[in-house]
Amino acid sequence: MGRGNSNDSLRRHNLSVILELVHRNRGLSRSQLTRQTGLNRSTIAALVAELVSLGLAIEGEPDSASRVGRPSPMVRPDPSTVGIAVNPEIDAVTIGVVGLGGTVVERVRYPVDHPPTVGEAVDIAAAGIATLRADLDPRYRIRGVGVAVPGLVRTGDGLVRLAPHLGWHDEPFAELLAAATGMSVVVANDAHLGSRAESIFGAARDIRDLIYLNGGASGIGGGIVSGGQPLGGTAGYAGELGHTLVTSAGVACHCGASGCLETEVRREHLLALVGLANADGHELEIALSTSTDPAVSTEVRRQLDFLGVALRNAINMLNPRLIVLGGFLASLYAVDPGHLDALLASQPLAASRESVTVLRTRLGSDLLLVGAAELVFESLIADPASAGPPVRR
Amino acid sequence: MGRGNSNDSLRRHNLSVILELVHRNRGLSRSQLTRQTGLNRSTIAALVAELVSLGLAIEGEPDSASRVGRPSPMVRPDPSTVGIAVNPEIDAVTIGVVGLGGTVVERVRYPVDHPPTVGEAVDIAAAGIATLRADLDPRYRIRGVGVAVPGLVRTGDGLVRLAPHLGWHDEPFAELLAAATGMSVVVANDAHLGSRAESIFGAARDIRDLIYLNGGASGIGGGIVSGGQPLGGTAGYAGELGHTLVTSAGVACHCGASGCLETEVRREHLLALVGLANADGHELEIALSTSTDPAVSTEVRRQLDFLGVALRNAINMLNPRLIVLGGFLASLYAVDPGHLDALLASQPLAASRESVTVLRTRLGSDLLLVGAAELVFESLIADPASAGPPVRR
DNA sequence: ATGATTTGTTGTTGTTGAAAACATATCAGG
DNA sequence: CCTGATATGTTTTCAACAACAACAAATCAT
Repeated sequence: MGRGNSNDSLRRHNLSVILELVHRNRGLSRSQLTRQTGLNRSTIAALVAELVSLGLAIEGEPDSASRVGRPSPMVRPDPSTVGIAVNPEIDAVTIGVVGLGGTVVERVRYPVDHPPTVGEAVDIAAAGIATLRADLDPRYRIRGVGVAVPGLVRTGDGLVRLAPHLGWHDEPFAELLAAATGMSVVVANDAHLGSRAESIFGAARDIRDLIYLNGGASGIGGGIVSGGQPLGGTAGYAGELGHTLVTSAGVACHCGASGCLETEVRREHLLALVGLANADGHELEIALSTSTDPAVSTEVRRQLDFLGVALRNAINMLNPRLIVLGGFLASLYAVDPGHLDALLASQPLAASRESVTVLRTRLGSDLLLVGAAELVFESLIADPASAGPPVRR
Repeated sequence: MGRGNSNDSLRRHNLSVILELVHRNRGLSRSQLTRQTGLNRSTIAALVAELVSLGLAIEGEPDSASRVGRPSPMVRPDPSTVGIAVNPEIDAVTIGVVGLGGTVVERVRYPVDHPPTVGEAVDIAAAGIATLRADLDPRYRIRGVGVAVPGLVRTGDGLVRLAPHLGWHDEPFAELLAAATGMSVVVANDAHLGSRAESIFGAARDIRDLIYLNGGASGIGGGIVSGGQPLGGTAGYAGELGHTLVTSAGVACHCGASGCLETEVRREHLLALVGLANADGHELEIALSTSTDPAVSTEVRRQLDFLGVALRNAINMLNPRLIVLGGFLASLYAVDPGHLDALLASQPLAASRESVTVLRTRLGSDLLLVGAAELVFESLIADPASAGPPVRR
């Protein structure tokens, strides 16, 4: 907002607030809505009716928990309203159908034997979406496509500035996929979307200031939520904590600097030490925690030390309430939580560190699909009334 | 906001938007207000009339710049609406009277021969404020007191958690000064307020994402504005860029870590090299830029290198549009701008660095008073109608 | 069964900003 | 200096929205 408001946009704002509450809580009773919004019962009734007629909400049976007074019907996200989530990665393109409220309805993974080029990724995504639309119950209404890309994405137009591990440079992914599917496409950085998903549905629910840090096969990505708002920066590139200096005696990084968090804290090093060539996150974590090799624990602590430095900087800079760790960073932490806790209890400024908690992600493998779909729902929530007409099928 | 809105709070919001525009621009014509808010002419007329009756705005002669059509009267901040700004420092307590629109009306500096204790600072401030109120034209209406403290301040209650160079620990400054003056008192970190002042009236006007970094006699403080909003974090401690790791081979810092920006980039080192014991910022800058001693330029570059590392981290994390440097950091930059520019053109991620500009502060010695007064005006702007009754005298 | 309590429903009302019509003040051009 | 064009202030009217009040409905407690 920020600008002046006509009388009519007041209703749109109120509609938006209600839809957001319903979305984030996956359903609230009408009486809860009156309490949380401060709006009048009759107003809530009218607004909910409008959401229902827009196909965005449904009213159902009152909550079974019996309380005094007339039971209040539950208002839930309309399950037929869905977004399509796409996540191109090094080894596969994953496509999902996600309902309002963040429930993953469908999920298909298309493996590839080499990192896909942009053209290949768009083709796979477009074909996968076409298949999904053909197979999907026609009652589902698709409201758009959200894409999580492991790289820097310009917010305005969805241009992928750099996806180092896919080898993409300045690729207009949003434009290409929109042309191929005929649907509106929004693209963002994967870690950024991970942080949003965790902040809405995961470990960071109701937390307004958090730092999310994910360790993937190829590097470390981050996302920041500050004051309840995702922090994007001027162009949307914010959150790159992987390129924080953690040691002056570090390895050169592809970014041009050296001693970055990403060059020192690496999944590969851990895999090599426990003698696994190609393990998933769970296997790696088991191997790390059951290993008796002192070299393993030394390396774990070495990497945690560097992670601690990066987090120290970030905590001093952002004063978050919560740190959410994903991928192998969560495993690192799980193997020796005390080590990182001790670092964070001593290194950052005393005032800032006392309110910080560290958790691991809670959304598991749905994380990026939920986050990508959020891109679709975001515009829906911002203006429920005049969001473009739903695509049937 | 964030919650539902009654019909009446719509008007309050519109009032707030208009007052903020008038404040930030120090006056706009009514026709400009209609364009910038999108509100109807008749609505603007009514809202401006209400602001005038609240003593927050005045209507004056149309802008002399002659254009076709009926001239539109200028709406300016009511000069009689003022806030009191207080800034306790190591060597003085400064008190100012600042008008809406950020104009410094009065300014008194009370030097002290030792860093003041909290009690002393409160006493000096209260006495100074009493004197000001006695001498001030009774038409001025004081709307509250804002304080800029060189330390970590908890936003909720104005508790000064730590002001290392004043030697304060967990001091309830806001509470004490409120009791001593009978006025509402809001306290915040000085660099945080510097960033807000520069972002509203200074070098960063109309910039929505910026990092402000100030080098003072005692250390380095920072403030962040992201998405147009000041970034405070959970408790308000955000922005401490002075404790970013810039070298693994660094000196121990009072914060518990070592190799912090603040331990490596020091005003004292520069003063010692140019042979000045106690120089103000201007003298230091002259000395640095006229010195022919190679040791001076070596040290300048060494410090700029470290500053570059901290800014690299911050740019990767926050993707700002602008870096604003104040204090001796501005001097460092002015002496050898090319050195820092080159670092910032190579170290951060390519996408993030291409949109960054570096500037020095523009508000000079009024910076902190304007920023502190902003704390007072903030609540006034948030709800112009029901902001507490003005204190006369 | 009866009262207390909470909430949905319906019809009415006050407030708000928009819209339209008119008045006013400038500029441009002869 | 007069006239038309243009932009804006002013006034009146109007539609929309949320609040409110009164009533109905559905549960719990006793």
